[in-house]
Amino acid sequence: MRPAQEGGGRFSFPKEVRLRRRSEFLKVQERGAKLSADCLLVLALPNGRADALTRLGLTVSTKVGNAVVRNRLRRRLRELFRTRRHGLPRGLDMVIIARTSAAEADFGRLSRAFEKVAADLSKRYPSP
RNA sequence: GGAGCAGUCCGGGUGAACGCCGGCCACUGCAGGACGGGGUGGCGGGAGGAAAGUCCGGGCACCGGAGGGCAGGGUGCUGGCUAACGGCCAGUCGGCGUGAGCUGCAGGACAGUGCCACAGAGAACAGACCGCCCGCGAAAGCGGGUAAGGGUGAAACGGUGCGGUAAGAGCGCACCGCGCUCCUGGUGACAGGGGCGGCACGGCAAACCCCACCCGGUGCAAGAGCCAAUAGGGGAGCGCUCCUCCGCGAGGAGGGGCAUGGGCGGCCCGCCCACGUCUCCCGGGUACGCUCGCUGGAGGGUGUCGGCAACGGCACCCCUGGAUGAAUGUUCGCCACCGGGGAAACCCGGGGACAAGACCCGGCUUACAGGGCUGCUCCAGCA
Repeated sequence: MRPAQEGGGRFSFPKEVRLRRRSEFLKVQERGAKLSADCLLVLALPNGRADALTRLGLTVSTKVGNAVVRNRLRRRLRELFRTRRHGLPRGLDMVIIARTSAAEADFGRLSRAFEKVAADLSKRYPSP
């Protein structure tokens, strides 16, 4: 049995790269480094995992909009993470919190915000 | 053709690249009695008409278990449909519209209690302010009659007409209304007709209340399994009863005394358990874990039969969401479609309108860009 190629194919998005427990979210939110860009607020914390996977959690509260707006936002943010996760520092847990202004943002604006966060993260956690 | 009424349906399609969720099949190979878990590939699926609000009704699950009642809650014209409903269908009555049609918190006010402000002379076995008429008086005015007219009010003790009268008045008569009664039709709400009564019995029940019918509580974070018994440890259970009045009683009003306790929907009747029991919590004892519940169902379609219809019976066919920090997407094209410009070819812009399951159904209510179909009404025109 060969080991899973770390977290699936290059652009895949399997379950092991998502935060799925409340305790994981709380840990990042309490102790993580805080970065912001436009309508996004990002918290990041090295997770110390042996496989050095970088994982993602999303928080979009009801203040941002109704269920349709929130779903769309979550999917777009997840898509950005999916296509760019191999350019991010390794072994990080990150939680993206959407601000209210994210409701009106189109995909281009979200991309620019995400790129800025990715650049900041690379500076803060340079790859060895 | 114009204006309108009702019903019903849709609410994007398609291509490529990269992804997500669960299902089936094949190969591989971990483990190996089986179930099972991993990898690769293939096939075919993957939010709504309101999925929403969470306003009703059920299924299902647990709360120890039956009955009668009290309290509490709900519904409220009639008949039917349904698993059930506060829903639906068909009617009745009232209101609106020329009409197709629309609309209604539509039981009871001689069971009882209560309320009817302000204005007004007078407001519930009412009432004389102005006016009208008669009498007295020189006049001002005083006494009497009068509810037809004016004024107030949400409401003034029937309406119209004729007769009658000093002026008036159901005072008399006709019709209408109202009440009682009888007949006919209807399952019924009710309708039609005859007779009698001179008219008495104002409104509010979304005031208490009365009547009829219905209702236990909590919700899939229900609940079950992996997880199993026995013994032992610590903590908790908070009221009971008597007297007076109405009542079988619960209950309501007032007063007094004392500490067996608990369970059965809040209480009573009734029933049951018990001196170290009963129930619950903590804890030994690890879990916001995994599996099940979890999706084939009061399911959908077609035909046929019964029924005005809602709906029901029968036959055949179809079924491929089940997540859980929560899948059905992102990007780039093309086309429907919409707006603007143009004679046209075409060009520019938009192309998510409202809104996404969270145990599952039946309804109601609310939101909604744009569009299709069917039937009907009124008006105009042609023949």
